[in-house]
Amino acid sequence: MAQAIPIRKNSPLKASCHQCSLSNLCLPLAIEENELERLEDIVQQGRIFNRGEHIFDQSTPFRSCFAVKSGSIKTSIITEGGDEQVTGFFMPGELVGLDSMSGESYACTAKALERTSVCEFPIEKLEELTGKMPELQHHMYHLMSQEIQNSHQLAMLLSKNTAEERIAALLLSLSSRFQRRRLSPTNFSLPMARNDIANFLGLAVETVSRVFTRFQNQGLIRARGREVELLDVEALQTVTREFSRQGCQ
Amino acid sequence: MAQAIPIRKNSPLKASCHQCSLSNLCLPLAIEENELERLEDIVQQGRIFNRGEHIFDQSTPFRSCFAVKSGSIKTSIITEGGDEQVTGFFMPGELVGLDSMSGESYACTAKALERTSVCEFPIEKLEELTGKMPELQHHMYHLMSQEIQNSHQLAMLLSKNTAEERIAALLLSLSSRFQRRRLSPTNFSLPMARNDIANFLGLAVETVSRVFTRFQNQGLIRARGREVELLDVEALQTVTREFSRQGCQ
DNA sequence: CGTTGAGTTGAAAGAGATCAACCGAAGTGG
DNA sequence: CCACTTCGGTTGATCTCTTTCAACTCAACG
Repeated sequence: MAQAIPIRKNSPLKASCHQCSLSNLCLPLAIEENELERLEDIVQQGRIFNRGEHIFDQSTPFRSCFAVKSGSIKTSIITEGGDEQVTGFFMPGELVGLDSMSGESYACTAKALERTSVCEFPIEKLEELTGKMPELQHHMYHLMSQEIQNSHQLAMLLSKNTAEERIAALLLSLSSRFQRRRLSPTNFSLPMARNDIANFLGLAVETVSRVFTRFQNQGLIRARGREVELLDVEALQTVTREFSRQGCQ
Repeated sequence: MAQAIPIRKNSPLKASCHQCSLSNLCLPLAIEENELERLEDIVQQGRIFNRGEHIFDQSTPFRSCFAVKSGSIKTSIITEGGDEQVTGFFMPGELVGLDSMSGESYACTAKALERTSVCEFPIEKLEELTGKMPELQHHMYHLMSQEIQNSHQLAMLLSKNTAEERIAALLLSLSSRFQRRRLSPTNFSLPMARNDIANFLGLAVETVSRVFTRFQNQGLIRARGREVELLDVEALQTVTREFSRQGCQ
């Protein structure tokens, strides 16, 4: 695992949630301007991971949650059999590691899908802080609860929906998450490989590929490689009977 | 929704986590004997629901989490299309409603599968209390994190495993949860209908039925109706490649 | 005693997995 | 600089597990 960049107080590197463009999506969202410094005091900002590097590994000691600053992360569980199950994709402003707060070790592995920078929240300090700041505690409950809901939505998607519905749902989920960050909701680049999509959605890679081309032939999307353009969002919403990962914040 | 039984201080009905046989599974687990009273002060104990009654309903205002004292509960999401997705089964000692802490309304509906008694924890009071009691806060994080993990496990089960594996996994999960309560892990009565099992596991009822008889013919279980006896736990574990809902506490 | 609902069993149909081949881009190294 | 390899992605043909549709059993119950 990469080494943390040492942070000196008042250095240019000192954590600045104040100036972070994601402060309206991330933990700072929950707290007053004047209390922000207490959060800044515990966060280690600016750790960078290259594509493929692990932010943390399953079964290693659980120390911190991480907020994505830029780039993207995939989390996955590895079973004894060696099978991988992708449990989520995390974009800037989203918090990774909430599923690991029940034990002494990480419940999954987090891997950078591209060059990614994160803010690290050491768990003891975070717990201590949430104990003192009711709004922050409330926000943590909120985030964790949201994570449960997301996972339930995924379970529903996996158990009731066809391949087309699953993929449409994923595309729309990504779209809305790009939109939250004031990026184009119809024109973006998938951070993950077809393989990861397939694994996440419980499909074979071939099926994912087929559905992509089917959508393309129907004029719903245009895709070459990871570049995707949503041409008919309405139609995609129709394909997705009900699923919507309604904003992960 | 049923009405809460009014609680008077020092009445015989006053909440007594002290005497509750589930105190080693439930929230009291997290706190010292001498602090237990603070928890007892906020909990409303002894609400009873008959089979089929709703503990709470999706989209109604979120007020409380509930701990199961006796009986059992199923939670489910109803989609716009009217489809139901069972998201979980809850047994004595387990906490229901954690997925609703991210909004003002319940994210799912909780229904008693049999005559069920619950303890109610009003959310504002619970949050207030966890703010004062670090161990309790820690335990809440623990429980919510566990819930995320459970849901990930379910997602994995739904996306990678066959019907037989899913059902074996469910049987073993129930088994271990009975065992935690010092009940027989091999001889129990399913609280839920085949329909609920099928819905939960993303299968057709007929498939569930077929797998039950297949298991029976193979000598793995004996089942008549909801009465189940696990005859060969080892074999069931073999069937289940990896899944295990490793204790919901 | 007929009705109702849950559960079981059988036969046919379908969605997706699997197996296999192929393509193109990005290295790699002689 | 070009053959060679590798890897991610696409496409085709077959196969299989599960669903679906349908009929039937059984127990509870008014």
